[in-house]
Amino acid sequence: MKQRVSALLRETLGRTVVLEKPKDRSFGHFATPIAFSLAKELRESPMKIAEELASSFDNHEIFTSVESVKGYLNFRLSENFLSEYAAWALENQDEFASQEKKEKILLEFVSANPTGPLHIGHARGAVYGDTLYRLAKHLGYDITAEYYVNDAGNQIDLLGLSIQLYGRENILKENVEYPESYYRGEYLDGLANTAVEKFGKEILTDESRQKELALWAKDGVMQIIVDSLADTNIHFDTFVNESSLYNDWDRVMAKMAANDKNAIYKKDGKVWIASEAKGDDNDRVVVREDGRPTYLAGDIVYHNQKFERGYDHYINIWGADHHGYIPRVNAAVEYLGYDSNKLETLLSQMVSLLKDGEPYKMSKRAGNVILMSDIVEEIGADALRFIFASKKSDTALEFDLSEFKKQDSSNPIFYIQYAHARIKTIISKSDLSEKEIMAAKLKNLDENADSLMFDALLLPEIVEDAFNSRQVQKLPDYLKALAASLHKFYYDCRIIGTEDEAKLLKLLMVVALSLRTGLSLMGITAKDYMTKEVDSEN
RNA sequence: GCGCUCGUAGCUCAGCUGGAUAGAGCACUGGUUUGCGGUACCAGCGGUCACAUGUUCGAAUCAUGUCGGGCGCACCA
Repeated sequence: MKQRVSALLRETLGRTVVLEKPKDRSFGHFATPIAFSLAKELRESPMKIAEELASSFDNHEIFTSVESVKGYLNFRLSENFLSEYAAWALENQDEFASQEKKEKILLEFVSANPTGPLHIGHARGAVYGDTLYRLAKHLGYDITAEYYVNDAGNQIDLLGLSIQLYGRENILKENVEYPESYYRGEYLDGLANTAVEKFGKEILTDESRQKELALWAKDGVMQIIVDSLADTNIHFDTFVNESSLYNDWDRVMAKMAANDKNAIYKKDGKVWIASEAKGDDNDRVVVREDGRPTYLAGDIVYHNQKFERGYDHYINIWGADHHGYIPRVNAAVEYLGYDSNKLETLLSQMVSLLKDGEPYKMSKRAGNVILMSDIVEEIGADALRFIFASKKSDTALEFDLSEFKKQDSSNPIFYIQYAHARIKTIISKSDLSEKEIMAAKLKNLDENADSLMFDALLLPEIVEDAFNSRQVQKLPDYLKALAASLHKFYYDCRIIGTEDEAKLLKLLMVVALSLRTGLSLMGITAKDYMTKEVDSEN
């Protein structure tokens, strides 16, 4: 819709203009301040220019009026245009707001270490990534959701040690002295017990079998992670194991050296990458003195593999605490001979918690983490998804745990679901058949109805904008606003039993379509009726 | 110290490719249809958009600086 208008303006005015939505609908559907910027070039007053421009739109069918007000150019779309678009949307529900972009995108997100369950901080990146994924799919992109499994290195050894410690204390009832770093948490219980069943009790005490234990256990942990993601309606297409990459290391190193003989060098018995020359603060070690590769080495091989697989664009979603890591990986990508502009790294900021007004420190190793699965159990996946998707992902978010447990109207997801349910209910109450409703013409609508229809038809722009700007919160913001328009309309305007019943119901069907489509892009299923909330348990 | 990032209503957050009177939810106060789900609607209260300077016809938005918060500055992942 906006594209249509935008294209038309470009044609008529011979230049690209900024199109915006006026704050006040009485100004029209779209507006542009173009006359202000032209004023300087033409040495004319903005108002005069706007008036002249307005008159050049006299004969366009898609506008009923084009007016100049105080230098702004305000456009009002014709009822014909809007109603035809609405009718098309209802008949082609699956295509509504969708597009046919062909680009291939690789989206890597979550990628939490397989050493413990996902906590609330991971949930934010997970929701953000999955929402982007759904938006991209809907826009027609060929997008792959990938999880990078860090199943190598110290942390895996630590996992083995942690299970042994847990088992010795809780199964063998030994007194255990805990070292400084190890993992804790309920999930170890299941792992330790299963390990004993599978390998016998010796697995807990034999230090030489720590690694074996860990390599077995990480698959169990991954299963826990994948399950909790699935409970939140998040799915991955591919998983790549860090451990599978290292045998490719020599070839990748040679590849970098072939592109730039200074890329890789040896110093102090270690192997370095000359990342400083590509914008990093320092050069970085990639192979330690004892021959073990660093984490960066794994990421270099991984990114090489990504680029060799051949996508048009790569998106990584990382926790904000990794932001210093971006220049290194970009440097490596360039040494590998690829365009680092194709690699876009988005940061998902920290979630800081308050508990009863006091900061609540989570530490994976202290075992006092708030798990994603706990929150899903408390408030449901829909509410979790909505809350996280509603916040701009690149700003730190703070919330009180007790607030988070609330399950009332302060949670906007209920507000939107209720709007959808209201529409479904009223349609089922009506004596009119769906056929009769669909046959109605969306003509001669009053100001409120016209405005509601316009709002509902904005979804396509929102979807595209939310994805292109990577600002997924634009979608929930829009849905909240649309739900508010619906509730207001519902309150103001009687529908059943009026002579406009068919046409108004058809209008509501358009609104429901937008709500449903928008929610599904957030991984939430629209409800046809609301069950009464039972609040007594809190 | 250096880098990144944020600072908007009592609270949680939108708005930031510069444009019309700075928005929403929560909280608080008051009100609402013999009409379809009151899980709704309306009104009120509440702001020096951290501060300063600059660019501009126009700045919450851009630039520079100051102050304050978060994160990072590993041969850990």
